[in-house]
Amino acid sequence: MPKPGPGLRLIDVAQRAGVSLATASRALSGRDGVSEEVANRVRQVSLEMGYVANPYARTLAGGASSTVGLVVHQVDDPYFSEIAGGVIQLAGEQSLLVQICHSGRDPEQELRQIRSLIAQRVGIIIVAGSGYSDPAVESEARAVLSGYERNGGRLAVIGRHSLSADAVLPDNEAGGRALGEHLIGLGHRHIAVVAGTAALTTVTDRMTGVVAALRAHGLDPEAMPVLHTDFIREGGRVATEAVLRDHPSTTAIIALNDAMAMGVLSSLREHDIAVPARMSVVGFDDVSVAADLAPSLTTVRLPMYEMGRMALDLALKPRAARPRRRRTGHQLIVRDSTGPAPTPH
Amino acid sequence: MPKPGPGLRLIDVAQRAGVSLATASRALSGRDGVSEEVANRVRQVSLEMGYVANPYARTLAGGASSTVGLVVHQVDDPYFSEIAGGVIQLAGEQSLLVQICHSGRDPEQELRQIRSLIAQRVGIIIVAGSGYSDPAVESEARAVLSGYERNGGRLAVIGRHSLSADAVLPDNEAGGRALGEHLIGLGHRHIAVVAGTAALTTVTDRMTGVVAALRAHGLDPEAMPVLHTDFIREGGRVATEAVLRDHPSTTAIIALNDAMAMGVLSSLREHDIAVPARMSVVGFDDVSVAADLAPSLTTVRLPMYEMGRMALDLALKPRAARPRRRRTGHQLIVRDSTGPAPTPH
DNA sequence: TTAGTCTACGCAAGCGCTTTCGGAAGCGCT
DNA sequence: AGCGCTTCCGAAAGCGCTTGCGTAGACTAA
Repeated sequence: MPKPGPGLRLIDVAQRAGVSLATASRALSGRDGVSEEVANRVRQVSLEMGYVANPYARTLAGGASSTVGLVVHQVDDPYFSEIAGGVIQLAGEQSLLVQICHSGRDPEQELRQIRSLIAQRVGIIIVAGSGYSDPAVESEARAVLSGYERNGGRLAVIGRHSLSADAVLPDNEAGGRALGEHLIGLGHRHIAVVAGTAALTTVTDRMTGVVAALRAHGLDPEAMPVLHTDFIREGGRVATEAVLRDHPSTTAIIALNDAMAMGVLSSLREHDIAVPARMSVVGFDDVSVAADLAPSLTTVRLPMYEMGRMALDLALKPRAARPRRRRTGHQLIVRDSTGPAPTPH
Repeated sequence: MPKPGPGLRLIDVAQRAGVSLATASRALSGRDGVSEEVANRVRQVSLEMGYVANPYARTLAGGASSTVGLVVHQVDDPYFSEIAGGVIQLAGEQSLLVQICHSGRDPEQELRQIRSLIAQRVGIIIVAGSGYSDPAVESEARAVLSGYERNGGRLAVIGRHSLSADAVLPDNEAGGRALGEHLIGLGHRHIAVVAGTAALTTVTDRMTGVVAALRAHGLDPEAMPVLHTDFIREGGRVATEAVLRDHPSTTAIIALNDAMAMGVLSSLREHDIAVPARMSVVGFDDVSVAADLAPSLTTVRLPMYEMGRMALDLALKPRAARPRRRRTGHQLIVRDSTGPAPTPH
């Protein structure tokens, strides 16, 4: 393992500016107790010499850790990469560094990563990804994180209301309802839901919305096929096979995220089932490629990039007494993957 | 800025194990000079107490910095998110942390980010993204990075041969040639290239391949329209407009990455130009959605995820005397966006 | 036994910074 | 002048760790 290179030390700057180490430190960190004149001189010299404080020393000496830890399921999933993009962008503007790690959709690994970030003494932690309804792991995570906050750590979560922390929450339920309404409005009566992992709160919330839409229109949610597979593209493919096999009367498929919707489309294409002529398909998230799919995907747009920024912004602001929740808007984007229900001839 | 929470110290572990601080340190870091028995006891106690060394103290005291800095254009670009995924995954396996930052396709900002990573004393830096042929910035970057290496920092670059560092290099030229051959084989004689930013070595390399293919078949590269726009989706749209306007005889468009190809497809769709019946389109990279586009995209596959892993792996291995270069394979993936050239009736 | 190795461990000196504390000026007031 | 007060700055004590050095003890060799 390489060592970090040597570098200019504060004492070098101090000597060059003709002041003591302590004064230089105060001048650069903006503490008062230094005359304007001296402070300016020190800042000037430091700039000229290209001095940058050693963050290890600074943090060790009780200073601030300026790195933010970001936990995502997987950064090469467009949903998370857009969130990460937002976080990194805002962090860059604030001269913060972002440490990113994968939870790999595994609650235990997520907990492990969080623990590791805490051990690394990062000052801010952002957890993205829905909560797991695994009570044991979830309550352990809650304990670890609240301990972290008690010690002065800052925390924000994205899309997870199961933690009592500052949170950015997309309105999954309303989004699910909008999708349901849209399809029902097009005359669909046999709707299947490709739901993904049952244990994710994101999934259950979106489901709740879909169910509410059915109820509101006098349809029986109990009769609706709900397929629980992986919350990724492949899960959509597997679920589609099941739908075609076991529920042939289905005329519309709701995938609870775009990744699965892509799997659904790909599977339908293989079966030569025309979308939307014979089958309507909707997704959720509106990842950036949704508009370029074949056919372009009707979906609910979530402002992922903005959500990333909001989460970091929330964590940066002084903490409030009670956890703050910022709800994001959502927007039904109708494209070419949905159409009127085919009339049974 | 929050402070990192307090934590278990090594001295706590040492006392509990009945040894000195120094012995505990040696035991945990696997140094010899400690009896097997004592070492095991210390490790045992440390594990029980859940001790994790304070990385700031460790690094400050001359230990290893276990974080790797990753510079990408933008993490919410699929090409880079897949590379990042590979780096993060391997880093996770090795218990390394990844600090990620955006260069935003701007050489100056990239240099700034690299400087910042160096100032942060990260032990490993991975720079992804093609080089800029801006001689001033590039040579400054070279200087900064070689200084970093001289001080013991580890460096690996992805897709950039302009730096004399360990590098993972996709064979852009051969890939470009494969695309050219493919289209020529289909009978296309009027091929336009949507090239993206002219200053990127990635672009010039891929161009070189395309030109070579034309030459090999007796076609005149000089006659081929080459559009230089931004290396992103929008650039593809802009360039397509220009092609349609200024080069109406064009029957095939080579976009030098998939992002631009998506822009091309979207623009053609708006103009109701059938792909591939009236126009063939190819991309480069094979980002994961390429197969789901409308129509699915013929492209050259680069193993981005693997490239990320390789780069970190390279940086982790002891440095060789001369910079090592690992070439990655490439593979032409023929899909539905290419077909025979339309016969002028 | 005595001298000469080793081995296994503890002491203590830093790494570069922040921060507490105390001292030296400079000020206005009596 | 003398007093207290404020303002500005330097000395020095850590933060938690690694590591060079010294030493006690166990061993071998004469």
